[in-house]
Amino acid sequence: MAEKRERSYRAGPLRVRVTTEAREERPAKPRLTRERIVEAAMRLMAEQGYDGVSMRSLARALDTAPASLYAHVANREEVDQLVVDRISHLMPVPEPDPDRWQDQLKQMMRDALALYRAHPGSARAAMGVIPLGEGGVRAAEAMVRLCLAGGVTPQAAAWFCDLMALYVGAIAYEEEVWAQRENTTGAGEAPDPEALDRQLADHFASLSRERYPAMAVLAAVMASGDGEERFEFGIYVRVSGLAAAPTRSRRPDDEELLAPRPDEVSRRSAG
Amino acid sequence: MAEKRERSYRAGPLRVRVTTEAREERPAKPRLTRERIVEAAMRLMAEQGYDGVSMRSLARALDTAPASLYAHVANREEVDQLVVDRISHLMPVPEPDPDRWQDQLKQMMRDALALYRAHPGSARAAMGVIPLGEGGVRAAEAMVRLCLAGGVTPQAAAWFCDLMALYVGAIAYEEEVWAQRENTTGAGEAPDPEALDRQLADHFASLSRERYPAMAVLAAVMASGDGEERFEFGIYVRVSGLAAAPTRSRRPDDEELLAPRPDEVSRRSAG
DNA sequence: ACCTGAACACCGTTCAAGT
DNA sequence: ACCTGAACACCGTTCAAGT
Repeated sequence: MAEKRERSYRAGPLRVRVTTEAREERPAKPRLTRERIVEAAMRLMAEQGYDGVSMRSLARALDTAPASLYAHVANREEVDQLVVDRISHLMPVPEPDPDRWQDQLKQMMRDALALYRAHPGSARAAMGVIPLGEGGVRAAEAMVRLCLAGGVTPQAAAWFCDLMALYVGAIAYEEEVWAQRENTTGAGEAPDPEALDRQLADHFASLSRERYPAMAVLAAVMASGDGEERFEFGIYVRVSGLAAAPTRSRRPDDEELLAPRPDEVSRRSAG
Repeated sequence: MAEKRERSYRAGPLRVRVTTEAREERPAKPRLTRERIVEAAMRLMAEQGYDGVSMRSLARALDTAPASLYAHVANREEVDQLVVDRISHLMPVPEPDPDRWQDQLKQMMRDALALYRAHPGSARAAMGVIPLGEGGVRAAEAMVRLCLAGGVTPQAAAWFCDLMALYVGAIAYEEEVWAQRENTTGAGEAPDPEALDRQLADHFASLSRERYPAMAVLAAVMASGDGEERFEFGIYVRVSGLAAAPTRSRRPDDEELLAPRPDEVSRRSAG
């Protein structure tokens, strides 16, 4: 409970010397809203990571009781949902250019990973949440249209969209787990970020060369090459594989149904 | 605390009528070992899913106190690690056949998914655990050798191995989350497993056709096609993409270093 | 050497009661 | 209508004390 000043503050046409101090301890605390809850969740997550967000820490940050949150959100899962939806609004979507559809697909993947990285904890929140918010839908729409522009089957386009979201999410999640493990290492001990790498390298080096000849190669290779190259390889393999997949039939009605051009869209909406 | 019989049981050359009852309430309960802990964890996970396993439930199942477990395992994470290592031993590894390397890679992915499915909860346990146990290493060795047999760059082979593990793990994890959500639905209510599907379909149907023309396609497509086809598409795209990647140079020394044949291996180990 | 009870510092969620 | 205190049923982990 915050301590109250003697002269209570009142809104209205009351002449009050508004000092900075009076501002700080505004007695009428703002009403709880979904908006304020998701804002607090994002702030907490940015400061303390995914595990820093709980119904209780959220209530604390909002200076209320945990039970109060349940008047505005169904449960913990919905908080994650709201956070993910809000972040997904920041996802840039390209104007499809049929000549560059593969490059544009790749760029979307890079943008998605950058978005996860800019919001630490978001990958973990996104895991197990179906992004049905407007941001997610806009991104999915763009990806599918890029695929269709490249002559990809609608079925393949849908699956590819799903598969890419899974990949970027998994990479981002893995990065978060690693980053967290490094930070969790005893503060006074060895906060050395390469400790894990060395441990891994040692393990590979210790393997029997006779039984696992290829593992020596893996060890050497994993020492070189950073996350960026690995990610680029991942999207390269997928986009190449998609491009190699059987293309869809190009019957006119498919054309209209599956990849309407802007004029067709406006015609349809007008009719 | 279990109730004790009057005549206390003693090991040694004491004549005791060993009835089935006496067997049942053996007073000397078996010593705690890592082995017994991982067995109990797997049993609990099979019966109640991943969330059914906790240090406390594990202790309960082993008829001991939570603190006792810490004499044998470092923490909760190590329990997951041990479970994953044990399961990975069941992963079948093929004898590489250079003519069928792509098919063999695909089959390994199918086997891995089948293994996750056979052990519900294992995908979640594997998430955030680097499978350095013998089973994991054996599988990785086999995958890398398949890639090398196909003329793939060592770098690409290593990355591909990683990428595939990520994919199968993510798919299996997603399946677990879905399965769990279905089971969690109020028992008395609608345990209907298609409820989520319908909800999703409704959502897609509700989207503005003008703004998201491609989403209608996605909705139609997602209604058809089961998880198996989707998974097959995923491995098809990846293996095709890998096959399309630049192949490694075939200088003799590379040949020996990177893909030693059995006779070379034994020669090296002897020297 | 191994195990235990009790405690510490947390969770998500519910519900009767307050204003 | 909105918020709260208190409770319920859990977590992982530590540590002094017991045998």
